[in-house]
Amino acid sequence: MSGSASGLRAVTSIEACEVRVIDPAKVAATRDRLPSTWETDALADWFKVLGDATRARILYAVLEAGDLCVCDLAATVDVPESTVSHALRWLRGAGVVRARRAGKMMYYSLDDEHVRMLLEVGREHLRHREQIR
Amino acid sequence: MSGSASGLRAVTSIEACEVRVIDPAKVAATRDRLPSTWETDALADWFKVLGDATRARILYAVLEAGDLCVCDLAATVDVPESTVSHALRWLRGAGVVRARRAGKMMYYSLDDEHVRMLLEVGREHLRHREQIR
DNA sequence: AGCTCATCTGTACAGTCGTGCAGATGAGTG
DNA sequence: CACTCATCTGCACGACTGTACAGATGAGCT
Repeated sequence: MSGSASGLRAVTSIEACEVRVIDPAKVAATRDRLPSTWETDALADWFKVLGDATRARILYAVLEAGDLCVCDLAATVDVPESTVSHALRWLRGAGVVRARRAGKMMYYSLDDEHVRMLLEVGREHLRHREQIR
Repeated sequence: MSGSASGLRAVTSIEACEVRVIDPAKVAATRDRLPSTWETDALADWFKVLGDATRARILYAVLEAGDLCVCDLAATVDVPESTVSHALRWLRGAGVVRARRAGKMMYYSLDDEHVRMLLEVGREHLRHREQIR
């Protein structure tokens, strides 16, 4: 499926910017199947949610506990409550956690099944890495 | 499984730092099941790989094409080759892509099945989000 | 050897991100 | 109403990150 890999170089026909290309057909085919720019931007922002140790710990905590208020969350992940609150704002904005009010307390839980998958794949990845060493 | 949710507050027995806790039993249980600090750090770093639009585009490109040299990659994701090269160093360091030399060119391909899963879950997530709107 | 070309790297700059403090909000309770 | 307490937020600082330019590296070719 890779097509002609001859030594000739070309220039992208689309777009004004001149970029050298080895296999124009493959590039064109891949560009077609590639998510759009705004889609990859959205995906990167979504993945970024997990790309911080504090947020990751918080997510694993709510994954395990199911339900946790802010101060218990702070005690669990061992971080000041203010930091937890900031992180939760991020997570809420990204639609990853759901907040439930109970009296004075706010209980947070996971609200994204795909993120749950990501967390589990991550854990599996870690186990896999440890086995190799 | 959540146990007593009475209004009393306590202080973490472990660690010197004083943190208010509502449900000490739940906190202790969750802490036990939580990945260690260095594990969550490693996981966050791993997820961070996907948390950048350029890297995400590169990964989706090699996922689709299977195999791509740097200049074709640059043309596919539409960024300067230097930027691609920098991003690839990241990805190589994280063990996410594999480099294969072919003459003057370097061909990059995905080298982490779990990352492949993440990319696919991401795509599915996007479709799911679009359905809702 | 010298030349070309694909890729890599050092450096510097701009922008973003995470964090903690101090104060604001808002729900319960008397 | 006033008071307490859990949580949220504005602000500012320090650290990190992505990017582009220019130059270095190294493989192939004559």
